Amino acid sequence: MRTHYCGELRSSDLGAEVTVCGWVDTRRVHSEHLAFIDLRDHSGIVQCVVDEKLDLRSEYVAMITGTVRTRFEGKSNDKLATGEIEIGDCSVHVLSIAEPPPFPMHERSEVDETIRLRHRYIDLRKPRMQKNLRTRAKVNSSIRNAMERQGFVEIETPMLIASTPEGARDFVVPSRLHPTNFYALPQSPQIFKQLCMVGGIDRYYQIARCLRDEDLRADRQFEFMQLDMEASFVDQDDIITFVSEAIKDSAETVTGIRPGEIPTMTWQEAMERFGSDKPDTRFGMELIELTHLFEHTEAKVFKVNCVKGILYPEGAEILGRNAIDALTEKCQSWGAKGLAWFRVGKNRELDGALTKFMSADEISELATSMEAKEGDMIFVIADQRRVVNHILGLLRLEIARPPVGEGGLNFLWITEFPLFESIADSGMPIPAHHPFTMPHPEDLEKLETAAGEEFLEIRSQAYDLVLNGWELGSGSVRIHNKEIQTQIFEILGINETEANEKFGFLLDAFRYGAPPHAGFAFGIDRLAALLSGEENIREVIAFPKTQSGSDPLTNAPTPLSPTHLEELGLRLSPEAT
RNA sequence: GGUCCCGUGGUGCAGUUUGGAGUGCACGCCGCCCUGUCAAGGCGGAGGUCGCGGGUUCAAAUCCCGUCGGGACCGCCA
Repeated sequence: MRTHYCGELRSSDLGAEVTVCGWVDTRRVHSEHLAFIDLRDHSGIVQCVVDEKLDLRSEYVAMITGTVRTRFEGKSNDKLATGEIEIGDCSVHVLSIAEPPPFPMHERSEVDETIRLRHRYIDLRKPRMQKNLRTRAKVNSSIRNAMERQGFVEIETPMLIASTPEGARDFVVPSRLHPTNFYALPQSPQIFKQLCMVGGIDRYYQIARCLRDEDLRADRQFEFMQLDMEASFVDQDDIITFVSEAIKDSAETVTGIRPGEIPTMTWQEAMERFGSDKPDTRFGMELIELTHLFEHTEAKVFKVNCVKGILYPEGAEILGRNAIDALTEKCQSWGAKGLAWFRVGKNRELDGALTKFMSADEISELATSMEAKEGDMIFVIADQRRVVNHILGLLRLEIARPPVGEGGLNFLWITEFPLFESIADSGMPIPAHHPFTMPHPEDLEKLETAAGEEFLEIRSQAYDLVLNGWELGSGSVRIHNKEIQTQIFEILGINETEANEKFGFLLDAFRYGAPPHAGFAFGIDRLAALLSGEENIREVIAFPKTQSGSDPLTNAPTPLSPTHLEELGLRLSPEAT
C-alpha cells in the first residue's frame, strides 16, 4: 500500500510522489481550504498538507498520497525528524474511522496505568511503547546471535510438566485425560536443560517463558522471559564469559556503547559492604563496620553482636525531624528494633538521642570511623549481623538510590553464594539455590564436618548477575557426582525414597553418564526495562498484568462454566465461591 | 500475611488539613469562523453516582468504619 514510512522522509526525497499509511496524530485545520495533518506510524510523524474539505479526526487510519516538498521559508520544524519537508497535493483515503481515544495520545502527562492496559492496543501506538518493544526485540535478537556464535543450540522444552515440590508456587493445569492429575507450568526449564546435558547437547540455550505464582512487583510478573542456558565440560568462569558476551552484545546494540569487563564480587563482600546480594553500585554510601567501637559500651542498644552505619552526606541539612521519624518507622517495618541517628556538627561533634548514653571516645570514634563532615547524617543499626546488613541495605536504597537511567549500567557478578540460606527448626539446613548446586571446592571438607550454624558458612558455586541493584539472573555449577549429591541430600534430610519421588528422573538420568555441567538464566524483561530506562517491567511487556494478577484488557482471570469444570473433573469448594 | 499511597466530567490535576450549592484549571470532545500551522488560533457548547456501601451531622468530595480497584514496598519469589 505504501511507498515510505512516515518518519523516514527527508529532503533527499524531494519531488517524489509517495504514499504513507498510518494514524492521524494532531491536525491543524485552518479552513476547508487548508489543513495540516500529522500522520503517524511506528517510524514517526510526517506533516501532510490537505486543501480539500475532509472529516479527518484523531486516530483515523488513513492512506495519503502526495508529493514531498520543502516547507515554506522559515516554516521548518526542528522538533520533527521530518521537519524540513511535508507532503503536498495530498489525496487522502480514510481506511478506518476511529472514536476519540480514551486518553491523550501525546506523552506530556502520565495516564493511569489501568486505563492504558484496558486499551493497550492504543497505548502501544505511542512512541514510548514502540521504542521499548523494539528495544526488547533487539535484546532478544542480540542474545540469540551471541549464543549461536558461541556454539549454543536452541532447544524448546515443554510448558506442561510435572509439578516439583521445591521453589516457587506452581501454576497448575488440570488434565482432562487423567482426571485428578495436574500439569504444572514451568518455573524455569531447569531440569530439562540438565537432561539436555546428559543428552549430549553440549551447549543449550532457550529464550524461555517461565511462570511463578508469586506476588507481583515492579520487576516481577507471573510470566517472564529468561535467557536460559547450560553447558557441559565448563566451569563457572566459562559460564560467566558466555553470559557476559550476550549481555554486552545486547547492551551495545541498544546503547551503542559496549560495557567494559563486568566486575566480580563475592556474596560475603556484597552483604558486608552493601547489605544486599544485589548491590546497586551506582552510588557509595557503603555500610561501615562499627562493632568494635562498642565492645565496652554502656549504651544498651549497642550491646549486641553487630553495629554498622551509613553516612548520608549533607543529610543533616536535608532531613528534618519528620523525615527521620519516617525513616525510623520504615526501618522498624523492615524488622529493625530502631534507627540510631546522629547529626554531625562542627569539629565532628554529634547530636542525637543516643549520645547521652555514649562515652566521649565512642562519639568521637564513631564520627571518625564514618569519616563524617559537618552537616552529614549518620545512621546506625545494631542487631544480629544479618539484620543489620539487611536493614542498612534497604535504608541505603531508600535514601540515595538514583533514578533509573542515571548513573550508567553497573553490571556486577556476585559469586560464592552460600550453599544454605538458613537452618530450619528441625535443624536441617535449607538450600539457598537448588539441591543440585555444587559446593565450593574449598568448602567440601566443611560439608562433612559442619554442624548447626556452621552450615551457613559453606559456600557454593552459585553466582548471580546484577544490574543497578536488580537481580538479572542466577546460575550455578551443578552436581554431577553421585557421592556429593548423596551427601547433600543427607544434609538436607532427604532420604533416597524421597529424593527419587522428587527428582527421580533427573537422578535416573545421572546414572547413565552425566557430564560436568553448569548454567545460568537471566530475565529479559528486567534487562530490557533497564536498557529502556524504565523502572517497571510492565513498560517493556506488550500485555502485562496488574499487581493483583489481573488483565484489564481481557478481564483474566475469569470463572469457568460448570460444563467446563465438569469436563475437567473439578468441583469448586463452597468456601472459595 | 503485612505497611504505606492513590481513586473528583473522556484525560491529567486542584479542592479534603479546618464539613457549608458539583466550585476551579489545563487538555480532549461537539458546533461555527479562519489559507502556513506544528501542543495552531478565535467564539460558543455539551459532559459529574466526587470508586462503592454504611455511619456521624441541620449539612459530607471533605470526618469515621467497611469494601472494591490501582500502585510502591516488606514477607514470598529454591
